[in-house]
Amino acid sequence: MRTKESTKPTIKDVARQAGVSPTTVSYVLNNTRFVSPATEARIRAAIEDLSYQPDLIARSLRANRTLSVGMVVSDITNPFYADVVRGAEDFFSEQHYSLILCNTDESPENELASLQMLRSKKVDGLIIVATGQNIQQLDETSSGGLPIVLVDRRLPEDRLDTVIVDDEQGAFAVVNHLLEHGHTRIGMIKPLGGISTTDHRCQGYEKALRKFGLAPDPSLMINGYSTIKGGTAAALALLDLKPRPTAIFSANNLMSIGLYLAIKQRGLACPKDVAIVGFDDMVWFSVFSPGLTTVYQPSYELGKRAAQLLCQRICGGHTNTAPSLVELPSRLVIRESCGCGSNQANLFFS
Amino acid sequence: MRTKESTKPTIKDVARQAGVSPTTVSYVLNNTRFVSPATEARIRAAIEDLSYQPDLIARSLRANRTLSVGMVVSDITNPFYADVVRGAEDFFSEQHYSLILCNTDESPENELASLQMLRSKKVDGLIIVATGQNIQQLDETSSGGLPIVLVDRRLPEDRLDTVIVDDEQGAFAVVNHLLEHGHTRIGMIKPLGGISTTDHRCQGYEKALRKFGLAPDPSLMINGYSTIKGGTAAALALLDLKPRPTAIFSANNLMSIGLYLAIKQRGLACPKDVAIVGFDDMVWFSVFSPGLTTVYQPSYELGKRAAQLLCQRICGGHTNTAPSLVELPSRLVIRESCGCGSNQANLFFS
DNA sequence: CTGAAAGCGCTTACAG
DNA sequence: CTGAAAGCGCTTACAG
Repeated sequence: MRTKESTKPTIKDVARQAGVSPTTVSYVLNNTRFVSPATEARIRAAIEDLSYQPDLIARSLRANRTLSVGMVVSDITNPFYADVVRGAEDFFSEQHYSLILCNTDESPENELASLQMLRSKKVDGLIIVATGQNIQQLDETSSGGLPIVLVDRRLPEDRLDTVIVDDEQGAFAVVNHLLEHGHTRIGMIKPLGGISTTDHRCQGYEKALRKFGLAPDPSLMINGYSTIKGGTAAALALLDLKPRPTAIFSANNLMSIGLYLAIKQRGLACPKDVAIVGFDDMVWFSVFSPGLTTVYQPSYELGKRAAQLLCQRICGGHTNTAPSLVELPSRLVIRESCGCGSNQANLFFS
Repeated sequence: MRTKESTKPTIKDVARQAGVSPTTVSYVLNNTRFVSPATEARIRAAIEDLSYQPDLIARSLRANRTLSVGMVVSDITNPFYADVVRGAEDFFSEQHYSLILCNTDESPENELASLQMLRSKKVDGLIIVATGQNIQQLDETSSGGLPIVLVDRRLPEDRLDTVIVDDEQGAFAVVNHLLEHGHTRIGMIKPLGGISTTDHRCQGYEKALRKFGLAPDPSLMINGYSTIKGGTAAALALLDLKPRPTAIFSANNLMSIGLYLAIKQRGLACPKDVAIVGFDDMVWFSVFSPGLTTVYQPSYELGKRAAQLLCQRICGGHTNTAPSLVELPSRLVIRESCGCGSNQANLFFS
């Protein structure tokens, strides 16, 4: 039974209808000082009656917080980042924060533009998969009072809160597994651009090789775009080497798919002609033929933890605490692409 | 060389430093009336010098638009929706709009909460994959002046702008293809809850059957959650029928993955024991074994078109135009799971 | 060619 | 137990 249909009711309308001041309405809205039960009841009735919804923009301007956070990833289309975003979103929606999503496509310019936009929109905090090319701006933003949490990738000196996965350990485990199968000529395909995840996975790869007395061979480590196509291109380069590597480690989820396509394209058999392992797991990797042996990373958890950390910075007293570095454990997932159980690997489908 | 480090500069600070009024600063900021080159230069210098960034919250309150839009999907973790979101985001970021992302998990309560939040945050528009359970609220919101574009799913009577895919035609084509292989006992697994996509895909399935003189058999149509697990459960029910269907149509991308897992679990061979086809394509479906024959939908384009439509409603004169219904074409993608080329289907991997 | 002033819808010291 | 008033940082008629 609303009185004025034309325009959205404001706090004044509620106040008038309840016969009180906007001040008091505000206090019951925010539950921020005692109001007599009788007036509170009248106010709530008026709110209900007018279907009043507070204007969060006005509130933000006045209260200097927006209940919005920025979420900057390279590409939401990459299932890994979709999981990370979902983990963050689930946490924040519980806290009544909303998420502004930005994709950078790994472009520092896009990243900077997103950063500026988010600052202008006065988000209360920011979670970012950093390209690594705007470190100074990130630092300035953070010391300017906007909490930032890095997720998935570290930045030099760890001056910001960071949530990552134990990339080196994960890569070590999966390459070690390949080595235990007896491989000695193991190629690696990996994203270009010095991001921490790639660096650490390389270190894990090299560490595993050295454990087996092998020297890392630069000609066996091929860079490419971290896309399916990039993976195919890098993999083809590796597959066309003479002699061909007997195994390949793909350090990126989309590149792993490209690796499968490259093997198919060259008419090779996996794991017979070339064994492969990946990094990052996706449910459907088990449906691939052969199933991909890979490193599971807790992607959803990554986003959730980042969100928790950010929330502490925003709300909590963690204002002057030193930045935390949270490292989540990865886990080796053994399927058939490495050569395990390869005799029955393809019995299911004929 | 900024003068005050402590607090963010406002338009007043810029005005003072340039020796003009805030009014004039605002006009050059928005490029909205002529300002003499000399003063404009002084103002721009001041902006630069102070690294002034306008407060978009204040601007929103005053100008009554936020340059934000809401994007409500069931689950960003589903690659189909990730594509849709990306299509929308790409378009909007060009227009300097930002996207607030919400996941509903198909829950009407979550959807309603998102809707209210987005209204309170005064988004300029809204793209939504509707659950179908909040039709009235959506209508009211729209007639209350907030433009809404439905994507992926229609609502009865098409009272809102809608961008969809030709689900019926797509399903018809893929089931028709199965029928041409000679199958007469074709099961279907599909999401529960009367959403338009599922309804139309069922119609396409039934239409194809009837074209071949077959009567749709309700016991061959199994509902499930539109998840991988849901797909597995529904598929197992179908595979355990006696006699077993010789082919299965999965009407949902995640359920298709579940279908593969169910076939594997029962130790059956595809397409020999049971042929399968899906709806919605993902690049990695080609890496599955056998590759999934399915219906490609232009998911990215879906999001992009929805964004365009919304933008027209927001900015353009399309205020009182009748709602448009955009139907994008799907496309049959033939791989091996239907039985095509099955003799060489698994030569690649051994 | 430019400015003074009102006001967007809230919150929050201050006061009683 | 409640209110009057200032003010968050902008934009935009109105005026000259």
